[in-house]
Amino acid sequence: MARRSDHSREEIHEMALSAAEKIVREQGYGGLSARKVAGAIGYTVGTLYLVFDNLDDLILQVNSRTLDRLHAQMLQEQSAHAPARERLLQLGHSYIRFANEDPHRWGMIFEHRFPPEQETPAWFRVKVERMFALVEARLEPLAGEHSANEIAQAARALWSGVHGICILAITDRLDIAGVSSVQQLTQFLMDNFLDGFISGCN
Amino acid sequence: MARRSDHSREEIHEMALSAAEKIVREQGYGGLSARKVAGAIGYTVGTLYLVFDNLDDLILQVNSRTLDRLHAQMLQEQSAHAPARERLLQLGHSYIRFANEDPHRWGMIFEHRFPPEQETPAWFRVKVERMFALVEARLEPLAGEHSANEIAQAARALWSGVHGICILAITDRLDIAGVSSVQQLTQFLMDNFLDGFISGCN
DNA sequence: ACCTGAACACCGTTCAAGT
DNA sequence: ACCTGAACACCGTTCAAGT
Repeated sequence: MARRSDHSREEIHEMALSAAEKIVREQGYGGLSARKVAGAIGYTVGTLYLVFDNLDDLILQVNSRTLDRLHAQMLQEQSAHAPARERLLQLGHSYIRFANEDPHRWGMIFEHRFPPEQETPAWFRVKVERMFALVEARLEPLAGEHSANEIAQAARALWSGVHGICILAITDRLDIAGVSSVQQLTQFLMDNFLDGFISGCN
Repeated sequence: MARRSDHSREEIHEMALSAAEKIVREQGYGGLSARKVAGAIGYTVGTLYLVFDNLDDLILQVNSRTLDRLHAQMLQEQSAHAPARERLLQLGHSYIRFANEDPHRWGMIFEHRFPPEQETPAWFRVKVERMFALVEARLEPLAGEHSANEIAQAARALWSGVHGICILAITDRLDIAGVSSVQQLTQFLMDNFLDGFISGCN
């Protein structure tokens, strides 16, 4: 058998990514397999390897789209005329809401390990950087005398904190229940950190 | 074939856990398999299932031992007569050092997902709680007027932050290099958070 | 009683062979 | 040129059969 040409290469590519996203949403990272993706789009496993290098490549491209959606949502949910401090909090809340709406897809960004021989692709780093940049931009008007380097550090420290709360809550390692408690804890972290960072307490 | 009785059940149990720890240290969570563990201790796969419920059970027991070692190390590296704030920083540094010395074994604690039908075992929660308790104890003498509930929140927020930095650094998502930068970022987070939390800036 | 080895239902990846 | 299907080397888990 062979030669169907029902779909172009680009169509198969897109169908596979969508199917993979659905599987991850429903069954998590561990539930994803090349055979399942192929089955879901009505092709054989071999076909996937005409369109992707391998399963890692497919996962990377799913993660890329997830990072794009996350970034877009964080941007969109910013109320333009709110004070900088409130907008910073909104970023945290957006991040947590996103993670909570699709925990598996969000989680795969961080669960997936790049094969040790090859390092993290540059474009992937850029997409992560882009998120820190969002935080830095909101931090800047609040930072007073702090240097650009200190602002960059603050963005990384603060965002690692938000991420840490998020991942521990979602994997059920924190002893708190419900999304609102997570939002509350995030606000608590950000409030205290910002109080320390902004005013010259130190 | 069969009937060797070279080792008692307990010995096989211990040998399997040790072998698993070695495999995880060298090849990571993804490199662990029942067949590899069995091969490493000179038994067949089937034998493992006389001693463990399944691979999840084995992983859980490895993680349990890792949590014990982590807790012991954090306790041990506390200098008893240092001021509370310094001891709090030491906890963070211990945590990061531990993660950095054996990233795969530390990482498996958080990468492993419990099967969705059964919830997190109670004894596992206890071991995680125990770590937060360590942080709370150091936080208490610094907390002034804060309520016990606020101290508990602060411990969770702060430790999530340390954990977040740790996991992003180890999986190469932060754009910083080397352990000392990670320690520096942790100190930066803790300093600012504590300044905000302790003094009545807010 | 203790352990094996083969079986079952799954993997990722490759590639000769079909249309 | 496009896609298949079978193959290879792996999985976790079970269990009849051997000593």
